[in-house]
Amino acid sequence: MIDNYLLEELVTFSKYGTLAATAEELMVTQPTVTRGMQKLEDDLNVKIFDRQPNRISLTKTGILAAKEAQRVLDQNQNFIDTVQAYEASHTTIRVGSVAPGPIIMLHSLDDIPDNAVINDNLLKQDTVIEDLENRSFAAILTNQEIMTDSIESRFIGSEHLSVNLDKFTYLANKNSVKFEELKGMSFIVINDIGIWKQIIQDNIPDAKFLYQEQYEAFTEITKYSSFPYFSTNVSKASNHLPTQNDDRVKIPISDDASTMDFYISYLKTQKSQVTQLIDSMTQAWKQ
Amino acid sequence: MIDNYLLEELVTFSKYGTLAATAEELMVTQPTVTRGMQKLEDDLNVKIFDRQPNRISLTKTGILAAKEAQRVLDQNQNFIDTVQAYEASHTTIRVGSVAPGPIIMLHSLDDIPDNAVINDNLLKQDTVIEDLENRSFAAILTNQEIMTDSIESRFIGSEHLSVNLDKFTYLANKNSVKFEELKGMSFIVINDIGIWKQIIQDNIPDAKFLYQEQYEAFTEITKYSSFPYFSTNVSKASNHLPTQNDDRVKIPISDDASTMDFYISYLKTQKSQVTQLIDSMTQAWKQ
DNA sequence: AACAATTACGGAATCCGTAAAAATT
DNA sequence: AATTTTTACGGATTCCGTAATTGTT
Repeated sequence: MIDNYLLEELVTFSKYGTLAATAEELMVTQPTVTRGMQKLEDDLNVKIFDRQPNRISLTKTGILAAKEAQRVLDQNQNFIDTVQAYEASHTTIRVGSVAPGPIIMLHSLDDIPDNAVINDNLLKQDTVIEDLENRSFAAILTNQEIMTDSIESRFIGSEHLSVNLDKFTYLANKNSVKFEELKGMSFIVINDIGIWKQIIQDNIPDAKFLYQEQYEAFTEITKYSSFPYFSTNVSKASNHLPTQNDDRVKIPISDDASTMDFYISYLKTQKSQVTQLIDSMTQAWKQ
Repeated sequence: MIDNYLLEELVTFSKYGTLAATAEELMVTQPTVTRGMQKLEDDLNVKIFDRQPNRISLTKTGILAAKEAQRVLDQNQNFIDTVQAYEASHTTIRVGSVAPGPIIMLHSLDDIPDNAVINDNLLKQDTVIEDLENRSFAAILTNQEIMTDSIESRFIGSEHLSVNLDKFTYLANKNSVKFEELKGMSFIVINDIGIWKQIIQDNIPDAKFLYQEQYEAFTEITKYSSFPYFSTNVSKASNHLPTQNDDRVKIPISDDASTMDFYISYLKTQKSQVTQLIDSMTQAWKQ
């Protein structure tokens, strides 16, 4: 058996032509590569290099060897990929979120990895790290990057908050509004909106929020009243919100606080189990 | 990249079922295999074993991994074989001999490796080791095994000496003769018969040997005289000896000295270059 | 009690980097 | 002078074996 690091040096050499360039590419020193190629020849017991004092090149056999070495490395990499992919598709992973947006997005995906189990109850922000480390969840959708020794995050997409106003109110003609302009109004709000709850309460002065536990109550009231309600670019995809017979106009809110970036956070050691999920979500969010 | 020794341990484990048996098969200790499989899981970042205090077994993913690991090892071995075979078939190897028999045998082969160059001038016995070590010859056919640090030998076959006697002499009716019985006779002998020259001179008392430099002279004289001459099971295959119009009878010589074992000797480091030649010769000598 | 797996620890082998040398362009 | 390869030496990492531990059959 020939060690992989020797094959890697050979393949790299065949691409770059000198031991010096090979060493630089592999981020080792020249003597390391010199010794490696000497050892490779010794292990194979075949002369694969023509050597001159300051020039070295592959023999015909060496060229063949480099080509074959690439196949061995490919096979090894394929081994890793195959085993990890098999494991990933046969391990159910629990996915949680601190906000409803990403959850709605998840449910709307056509290609959710079939091993993903989505938890619809929103998680509290301050237990995220704990939930990941004790493996309660394999991945959690968060509104902050988490970068610790064991956890990392990847950006998924942004959610933008809008307010849906009766089309006869004066604000309904604007291209965007500020939280400040909504001062003192009363809003119909779905109770379980996670992170957003705090944001609207903190940013709209003197407002009243008529929280509804049930979606049905929410839709009924919006339909037969003119209370404004909130939606986002993501929630719009949901069928929970009224779309027909709605006399309201959707106006984006322009404050910074109305835009929220979402990340998927997971244990570094579990990365291979969640890559498929990451890919699906980043892809879907773009649309 | 996953190190090959880990893959080898995995494949062996999947065959033998316990770490203990795996360790024994691979001629290492149990802790080595334990650590190896821990490292493999760690490198792959996939759980491939179910562990109990006293028992360990492969998960479904582990079974797949073992199967795939075998392919990686096969590919690696194939790499070695391919490179060595290519080198062997593109490197001319010089083949020498200390006796004519094996040379005649070599020339009669239909499938001499086409990279073999046969030297028809016989070599002296006492320079064989030197000739191999300074690479003057890649392989030499010898009548003795050579086993040094750098050289090894493989048995090829035996050559048996016979004497061809005029059918009217009284010895011609025997099934075999001894050297002693040939005492005082005169023989026609090809001059360049290597090792055999010494043997007939040493073993036949008071004999006269009429050495002939040229094959033509030898065949002419045998044809038009009744001098006995020597042949062997190997030389018979040669067209240098008369076969038609020969009034002589071939009688085997029964002394031990009339049987000579031949070996092919080569540098251990060159083994892969001469294996094809070895196979061809041992195969051919059987017939 | 016997067996299988694991952990702890010390030694051995391997691999790597720094420094220096040799030879070419 | 600058570049490339190679050798020599010392240090660091990795890998292994012995001995001891844990837990099961």
